[in-house]
Parts: sequence; structure tokens; C-alpha cells
Amino acid sequence: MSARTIKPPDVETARFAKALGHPARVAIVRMLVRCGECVCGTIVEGMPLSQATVSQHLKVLKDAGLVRGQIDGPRVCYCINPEAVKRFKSLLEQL
Amino acid sequence: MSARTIKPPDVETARFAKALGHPARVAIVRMLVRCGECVCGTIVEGMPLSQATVSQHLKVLKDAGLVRGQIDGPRVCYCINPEAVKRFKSLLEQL
DNA sequence: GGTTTTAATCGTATATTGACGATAACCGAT
DNA sequence: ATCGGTTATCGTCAATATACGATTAAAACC
Repeated sequence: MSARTIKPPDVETARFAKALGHPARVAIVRMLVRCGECVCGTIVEGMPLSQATVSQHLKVLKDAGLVRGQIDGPRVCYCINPEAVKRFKSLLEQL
Repeated sequence: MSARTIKPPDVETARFAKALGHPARVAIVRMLVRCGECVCGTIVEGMPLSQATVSQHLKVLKDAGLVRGQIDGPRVCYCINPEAVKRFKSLLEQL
């Protein structure tokens, strides 16, 4: 087995890695790790990118499961999903 | 400071992550970690991709510094760059 | 209801990626 | 010098990613 086929853990690892494969997204993740949680607008303020682009990056991180967003009145509050981060690190260790 | 600017460590992290952002490249890296070193042809045999595509992926990994290739007669022998892997893990820990 | 604030989505343009066949380059052996 | 085996590169195409302005949606205020 394992001939000419790629294993699910490799696909999972690549998914996480791809989500972190852009400087802005790494910056967002770091910001969230440090602040605990952060309103979208604050993230936008900290980035040299438009609101639309930041929102797009947040979507990529959300789709990868690395980040969660919960509605808080007119705002959206983002935070890290620690389990996903742990999972990614674990996948890299086993790598 | 840090207003509307992305830090070099984030760029570095993203560079590594991007290189690992494809299942085939993760598979190659895992193969090399396990085998120690591996001739290009053997890598190609283990992948469901053409020789040209695998060579392209190897170039991406080489450019990111994660992998090294040294010529061995008519073949090219690839191996992991352990320092780069360690560096990437370290960047993720600090993240 | 209308207005303001906030964030997501749409539409679009450009750039990059991923895949492959074909070809070139390289080396060892004949 | 040529041939056979091995790998990198070229050329190309379709698909995806990145960025932004403009618009929409939703919620909180008047």
C-alpha cells in the first residue's frame, strides 16, 4: 500500500498549512493568539489591507477551522480555535 | 508601531506554510523524513503524479529551504533540511 | 421608518498555482 | 561520440488566489 496515493493526514496537514500560507493570515492568527479575541474592525485596523480583503482572509481561516467568529451585536468577534492549532502542530510533529 | 504592517516572522512563517500547502509536498516531506534520503525517481514512483509535476513540487520545497538535493551520478538524491523544519516548528510555537 | 455602523459578499481584474507532455541537459557506460 | 537512463525545464492550459471598490445584509440606535 501507500503506492501512488496520498494519505489523509497529508491532506489534512496541507489544508492547515495552506490556510497559513499567507503573511496576512499568519498575522491575523498571531493577533488572535495574543489578544484572546478580537473584533473584526480591530483586525482590519492592524492590517495594511482593505476591509474586504481582510474579511476574505478571515473566511479562509474559518474554513480551515483555525478561527471562529461569533456575532456580537453589530460586530463579529473572532478568536482562535485552539484545538485546530494543536492538531496542526501535532500533525507536523508526526510528519 | 506594528500598525498596518506585517512582521518579518509572519512572512517567514507563511513562506514555510505555503510550501507545505499541498498534499503532494507534505507527502514528499514525510517520505524524506522517514527514509532519510531518497532518489528523485523513487519519490516519483510513490506519487500519483507525473515526473514533471513531482520535480516542480521538489523545486518549491527546495526554494523554501525545506529540502536539499544533491547530484549523485545520473540521479539526484533528496533529503530533508532539519534546521528548516525545526525553524518552522519554532515559528509556529512562538505564534 | 430611517440612519449609522459593522462585516460579508459580489463583481472583476490580475497574478499565481498545478498539472502535463515534450524537450533539453546531464552523466555513466558502451 | 553515441546511447540509455535520470531529472530539470519549457510551453501551455485550466483553475485558484489575491486584491479592491461597490454593494448588500444585519443590528443598534434615533
